[in-house]
Amino acid sequence: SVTYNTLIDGYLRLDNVDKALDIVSLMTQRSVRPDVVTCNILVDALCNRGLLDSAKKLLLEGLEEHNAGNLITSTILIDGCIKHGDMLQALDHWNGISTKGISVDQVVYNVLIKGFCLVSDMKSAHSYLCEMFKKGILPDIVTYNTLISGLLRIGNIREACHMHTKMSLAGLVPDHISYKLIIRGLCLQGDILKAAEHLNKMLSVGIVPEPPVWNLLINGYARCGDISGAYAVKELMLAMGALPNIFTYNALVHAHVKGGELADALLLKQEMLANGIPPDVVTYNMLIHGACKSGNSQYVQYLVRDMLCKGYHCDLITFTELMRCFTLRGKCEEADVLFSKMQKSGLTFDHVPFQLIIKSYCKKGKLAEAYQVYRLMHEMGFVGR
RNA sequence: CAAUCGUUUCUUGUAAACC
Repeated sequence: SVTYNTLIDGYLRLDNVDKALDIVSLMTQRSVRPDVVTCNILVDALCNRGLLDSAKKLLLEGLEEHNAGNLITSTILIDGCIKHGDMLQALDHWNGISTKGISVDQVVYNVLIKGFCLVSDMKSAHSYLCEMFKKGILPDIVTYNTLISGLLRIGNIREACHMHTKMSLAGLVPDHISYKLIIRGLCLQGDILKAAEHLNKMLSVGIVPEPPVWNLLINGYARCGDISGAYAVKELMLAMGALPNIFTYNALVHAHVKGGELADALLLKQEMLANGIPPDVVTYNMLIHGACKSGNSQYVQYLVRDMLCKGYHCDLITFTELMRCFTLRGKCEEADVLFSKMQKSGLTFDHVPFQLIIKSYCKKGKLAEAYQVYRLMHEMGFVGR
């Protein structure tokens, strides 16, 4: 049955459901009894496809055939509930296990802790961690990474860094995920110095960063307007054999737009074309931002035309940027025209355009118009103050 | 005796306001 299970799991991972089911029937034809593992594989596949109810049904049938589930079955179900956004039901299953006195492992705990993290209940997450220790179940890297991710999600970088060191103290070696999480948190926070420290630590223990990590760091420097810092990371990245992609280039463009000259950003645009990585909407949005910042509205127009020529479409941010160009120069009416255009375009909306228009009307003393937009914002379901 | 099943990464980028 091990062979059959391996095949079934393999096909399901490739999303080849028919083939997988073929193997199941082949199994029964040759009177090989599907076992718990078979059951787990199927239940997991159903949960991953959002078919929680079918999974439970399958389990009930399985139980009738004396296939009692094991801890892994329960873990899969609990995780399925969590993915479904139903933490209460997940806890129901968990209580079922605990009351039966089944011995548990760190993986179920990891799943539960993840569940609490996803609903930002870090207090419960932490008390489950304590419970692990009490039961003599040692947390592993996944436990710590889950907690770090949860803490970062609620913006608690301090505690996340704490966890990171705590993990080392517990004798666990932070892996590439631990580093990626912490570097991401620090970069988004604007603490590029600490992020760079972690990069060095990561390199010193021989972990090779994935391209996204390099790009995170370059963007970290870009946010601070530190162009040379950004380029230093890019050079290091190249030296370590990673190739720049569109994200890398955009991060560098970001750095120039934020802390340097538009001209340099435009040079980069040429370099992108030469290297076969054409600028995308995000690149154009940033360039538009730069042109607008330097007061070059002619060039803003040119960029928009250039972008449309290349077959790209304006997205929400393009429109917002263009509106911002108008409002910065006090042209409320033009901004408002663009605003209506945007509404007709069927793009998904955001609160930012409303804020721009309202602020711009207010500055001009046109309170009636501002109020009208404010009301519209409410009608469309954007809560404002 | 061993081998098959479960958990961590919004995988990386651009705009607003507050200040």
